Amino acid sequence: MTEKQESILQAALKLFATEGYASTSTNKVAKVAGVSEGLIFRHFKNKEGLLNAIMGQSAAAAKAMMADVIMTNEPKEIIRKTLEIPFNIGKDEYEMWRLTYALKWQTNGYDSSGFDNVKLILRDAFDKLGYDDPAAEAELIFMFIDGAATSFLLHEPTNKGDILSSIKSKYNL
Amino acid sequence: MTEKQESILQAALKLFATEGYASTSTNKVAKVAGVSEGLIFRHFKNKEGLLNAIMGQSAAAAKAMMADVIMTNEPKEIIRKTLEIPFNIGKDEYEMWRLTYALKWQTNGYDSSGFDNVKLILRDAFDKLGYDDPAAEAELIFMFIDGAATSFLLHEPTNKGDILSSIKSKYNL
DNA sequence: TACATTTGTAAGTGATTACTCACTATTAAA
DNA sequence: TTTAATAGTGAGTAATCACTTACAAATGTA
Repeated sequence: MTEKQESILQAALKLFATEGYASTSTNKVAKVAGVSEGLIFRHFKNKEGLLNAIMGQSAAAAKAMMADVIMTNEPKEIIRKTLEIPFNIGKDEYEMWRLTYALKWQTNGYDSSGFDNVKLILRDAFDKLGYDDPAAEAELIFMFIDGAATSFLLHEPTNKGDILSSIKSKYNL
Repeated sequence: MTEKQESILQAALKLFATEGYASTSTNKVAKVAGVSEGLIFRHFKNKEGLLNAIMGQSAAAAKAMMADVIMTNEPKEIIRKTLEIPFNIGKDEYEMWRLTYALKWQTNGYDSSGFDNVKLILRDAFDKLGYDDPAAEAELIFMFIDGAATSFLLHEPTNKGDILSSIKSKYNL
C-alpha cells in the first residue's frame, strides 16, 4: 500500500461519509488526496472499486468488534457485551460507521449479514436464561444497538453512561 | 395541484427513496412521471425544490403521528403510544420514511427536531412514574423506535407482534 | 548496467448532469 | 370573444461526470 494509495482511501472515506458516495466526484477525491485523478483508477479500477476497498476495511473492523462477543460463553456476558458494542465505537471510527450506515439505505446497500452470527448467539443466550421469547429479545437488542449507534453517530448525546446503565438494568446486568 | 404535478412528486418519491436523491436525475424523474423534464423546474424551481416539496409532506405525516402522543396525559399511555409509533407505519408510507431515514446521513440532512417535544413529554412521564433517570429512559425509548423503524423499513421482520410484546413488558405495559 | 514492472501524471474522451429558453396548449376571468 | 395567466413541451446549454490513454518517473531485479 503506497502513501498515495492511503491518502486516496483516507480522502475518499472522509468525503463519502460527509457528502455521500454519489455526490462525491472522483475529481474531488483526487484533489483532497493530492494526487492525479487517473491514479484512483490505476489503483482501484473504478469508483465502485474505491468504495469496495473502504468497505472492506469497515467489514474487518465490524468483524473484530463481534469476535469478542462470539467467544463468550456466559449468557449474561454475551448480552452485556452486545449491548456495549455501540458504546465502544471510537471517535476515529466515526467516519467509517457513518458511511456504513448511510449506505444501508442505498438499493445496493452493503450487507449486515455479519451480524447474523451474533443474533444467533444472543437468541441462545436468552433461551438459556429462560426468557419467554428469545428470538424477539434478540431482535430487540439489535434494534437498540442500531438505534444507539445512530444516535451516537448523528447527535453524540452527553449522557451515554446513564443510557448504558438504564439499558443494563433492564436485563439485570 | 395538477395531475402532472402529483405524478412528478410520486415518481420523485419512489426514485429518491429507492435509488437515492443524488443518484436520481431529473431526466429520469420526468420519464417515470411521464412529463417533460422542463415541467419539473416550472413547478418546483430546481431539484432541491422538488425534494423540499416531498419532505414537506413527510414532515406533515410525522407531525400527525406525534399529535396523538402529545395529547395524552396518563404517563403509561404516553410511553405505550410512543413505543407503538414504528409499528403503526403503514406500508404506503414506507417510501417516504425510507427517504427520510436515508437523508438523515447526508450533511444537509433534514432535522428531526419535531421529535424534541415528544422527548420532553416522555421524560416527564418517566419522572412521574418514579424512574431513576428519566432523561436516559427517554433517550432509550427513542433509540428503540429509531432502531425498530430502521429494522421494519429495511428487513420487515416477521415477529413484529412479539417484539412489541417484549418491549412493552419491560415497562410493565 | 540493462531491462521490466509498477507508480504516477496531464490531457483528453463521450455521456450525463441540472437547468434554460422559446414556444404552444389550456384554462379562466373580463 | 378577447385577454391574461398558467400549464406544458422539446430542443437546447455549459458544466461536470466517470473513465481512458499516451507517456514519464520511479523502482525493482538480473
